Amino acid sequence: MHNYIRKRRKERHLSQDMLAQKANVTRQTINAIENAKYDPSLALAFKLATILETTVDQLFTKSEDEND
Amino acid sequence: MHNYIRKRRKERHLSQDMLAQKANVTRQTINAIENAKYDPSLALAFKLATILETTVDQLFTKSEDEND
DNA sequence: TATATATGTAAAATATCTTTTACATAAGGA
DNA sequence: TCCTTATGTAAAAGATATTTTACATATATA
Repeated sequence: MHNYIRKRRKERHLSQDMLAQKANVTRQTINAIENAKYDPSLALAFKLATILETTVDQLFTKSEDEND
Repeated sequence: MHNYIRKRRKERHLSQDMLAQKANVTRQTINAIENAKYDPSLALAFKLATILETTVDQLFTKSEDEND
């Protein structure tokens, strides 16, 4: 999965820490997701989409090398 | 999270097992998700949405008692 | 009755996500 | 220079998702 979290976060002038607080997770979690260390849980994906005023389908896309 | 997987699966006349095979997971995983034992991973949510010809945002909704 | 298909469930093992604590670097302003 | 803010990263522990194996029930049909 690829995501546009960093892009949308910056458009809203939020730091990773501010976004983390709004989403009720740690800054490390946001950092890991932005840097594609792992994907968020579905619940967190929805929470981030809400905070960033978009949809899960727009915020995430299957990346090129996704084997099905 | 609440989801419409069972509803959409039945509309397409798929058994839990058939859906599981298409999604490359076990039947127990589909069963557990339909019965709200746990949420799927984000990647699986996207896979299921694709198979069921819908979007993640339409297939899942935050349930009433979701505390934020 | 016997067989097949669909579904529910459970325990143990493994994989993945998230937190906590901690340290490091870069950039900006006082 | 010193302090603050933002970001990257890492290891260990805890929480959650998924698989594997197995058994149970219900329904339909030969």
